[in-house]
Amino acid sequence: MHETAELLKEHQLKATPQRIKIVRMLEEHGHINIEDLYSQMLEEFPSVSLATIYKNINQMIESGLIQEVKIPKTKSVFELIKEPHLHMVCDKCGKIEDICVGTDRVIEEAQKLSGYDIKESFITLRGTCPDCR
Amino acid sequence: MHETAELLKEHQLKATPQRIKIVRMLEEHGHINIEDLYSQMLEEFPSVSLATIYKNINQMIESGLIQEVKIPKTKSVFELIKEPHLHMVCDKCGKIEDICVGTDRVIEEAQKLSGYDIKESFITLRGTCPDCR
DNA sequence: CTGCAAAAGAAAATTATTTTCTTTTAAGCC
DNA sequence: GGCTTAAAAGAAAATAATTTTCTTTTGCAG
Repeated sequence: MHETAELLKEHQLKATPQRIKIVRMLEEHGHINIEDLYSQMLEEFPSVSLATIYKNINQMIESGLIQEVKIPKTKSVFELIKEPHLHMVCDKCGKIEDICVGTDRVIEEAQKLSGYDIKESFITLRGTCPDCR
Repeated sequence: MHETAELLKEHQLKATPQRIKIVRMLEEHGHINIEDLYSQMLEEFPSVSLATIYKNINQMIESGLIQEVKIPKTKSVFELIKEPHLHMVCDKCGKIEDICVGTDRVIEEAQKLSGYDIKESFITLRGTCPDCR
């Protein structure tokens, strides 16, 4: 039935209404920060606690369902984990977009130069989006 | 004389002993977080205030002398601004290294795909360094 | 339908960062 | 070199962000 509930259970998390709402918001917005998560949550669950948001976000991170995206000069946002991608941040409207572009070459090049065994990449590019130009 | 003092003055910042020490630490370590900055500062200036660290770091960021590097799953570090580069973070020892590798192609590719006018890039790669393998 | 481990909510505690206010000091000027 | 002053330092309080604790509620396995 509820596919969101299934997703939570696959990650060993009880499918509570609050958690389902969080996942739905992440699915809908792609990226969302704690503040927005909380204020949107309040609309549907007027007595939700901020501690619930934090606790759930942390559990979802631990379970590998979501990840935190730290953005220079701005608040962190959270997103469902999916295939590797990079983040475009618009310096005018603040919009964040995912771009699936081959980062393989940078990683390969960096691997060669540094001798590191690279496991994860976090790439954020800041600029002005087409709508704001 | 003091080249560090000159650097501060070029950025319209009074060359106080505390600021000189901060810049020296950044030059020496490359990357350093608030906590380490504070504890090392205490050795030389036993009565330094944490507020002084924060205020100076913020002023140095505003003046374009340094920048904050936000790292997934870890505390932010600060570094002197220099030519574009990427950050390698070792998941074993926590060491952070700069790599000057051509990120131009990712940026170009992303620019083409997204239509953004890209101004800055923040690239962090996580993996295991040669020493920890 | 029942029992219980886990989650929610409320409030307090902790940690991180900023602000305020008073004292001290770097640096331009004579 | 001493004087002036705007800016910085330091101390403490204030604010913001996040976590913890504790009690009540609830999802879900049996």
